[in-house]
Amino acid sequence: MPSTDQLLLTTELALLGLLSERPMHGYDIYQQLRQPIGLGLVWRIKRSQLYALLARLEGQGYVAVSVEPQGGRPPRRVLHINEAGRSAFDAWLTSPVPRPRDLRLDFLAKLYFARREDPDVVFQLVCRQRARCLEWLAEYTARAEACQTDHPFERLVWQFRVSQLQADLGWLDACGRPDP
Amino acid sequence: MPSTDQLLLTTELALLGLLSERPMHGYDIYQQLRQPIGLGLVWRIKRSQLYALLARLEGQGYVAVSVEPQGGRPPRRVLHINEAGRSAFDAWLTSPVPRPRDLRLDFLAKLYFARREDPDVVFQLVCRQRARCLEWLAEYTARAEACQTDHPFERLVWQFRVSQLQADLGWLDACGRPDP
DNA sequence: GGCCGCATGTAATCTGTTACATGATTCT
DNA sequence: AGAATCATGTAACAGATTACATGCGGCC
Repeated sequence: MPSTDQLLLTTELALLGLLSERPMHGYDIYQQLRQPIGLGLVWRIKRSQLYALLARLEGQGYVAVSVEPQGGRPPRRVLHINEAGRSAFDAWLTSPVPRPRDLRLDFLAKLYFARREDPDVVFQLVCRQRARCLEWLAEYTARAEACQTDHPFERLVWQFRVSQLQADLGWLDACGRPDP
Repeated sequence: MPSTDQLLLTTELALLGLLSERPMHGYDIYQQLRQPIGLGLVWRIKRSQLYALLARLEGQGYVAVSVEPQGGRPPRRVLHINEAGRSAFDAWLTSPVPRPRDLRLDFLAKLYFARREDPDVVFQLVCRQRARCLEWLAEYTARAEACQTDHPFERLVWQFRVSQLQADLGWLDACGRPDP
């Protein structure tokens, strides 16, 4: 179990997601994320930060390590997700993102993993996120309308956020449908 | 003139924008940004960072300082924008943001200042940004279409970006029109 | 001989947040 | 009496980027 109650970052949870598919060592993960497909299309990470985050996950007890000597080069430190890691990841996976701005990275990352798991998981994730987006949309629409003509800039700002959310909602619908 | 050639951050340029309207001291700026209207609706900043950024602007020679003793409390350090500051701000103001993600903060900030200056400045800014968005849209649309049915996730990602840009473009059109 | 790939990291720096510090005045 | 406002900052920390460090093996 984790040695501290500190919250995990999205970046760390995404790493747990990769490790939940199969054990990997740091360079392995780096190689996978460097390609502009899959998760690497959404989320980039530098080598140095990657190793730092993996060390943290290890220190907080979300992953176990097995060392594979290589001969000549540094030994591979293969990371295996454990129970604590898997349950932290599961809780994160189907929870909607808390702010509209997080759709761009966090939600796309969740979607990536959800699609690897099960159509049901995708459905639940999209459903919940959709509901959240509708709440935001209602609030922002009200705020845009509340801006009389004497607050034109504020109105534009709220309209911007409204139109973003409308686009998000339309796209979420496409997400929920099975692949053509 | 600036003592170094270091680039200014958006945050610093926005501060220069506020100072281009009238000289202000730090706390004054803080009060203005705390309210959820105008620039404060788009961009928030903590007091400590505000003072740090202002010190940097001063150190790099974009603003001059006049001290107003207050009696009892610390003297007000009133900041006046100078030629270098004004020209840095002007260059920033009408240049489009370099990435779609920057529309949310940077572009809205530019729009705020452009509207205070002149309808012409707004027109130029919106025009240029629109052109840039159309370029992105073309590229992203091509990428979405290039994803065959064997890359469904990648396709969803590009479709997400496309729908965001379509929303941005629709909103930009509303921006360019004169206030009702 | 020189560069790329593998495999690990550390150190320095930058932007930004949180918390701390001071001290008079005004409001509740 | 205690809290909020005015007005300035410093110090510590967190997340991320950039640069540095090591060392073997294979390719051109």
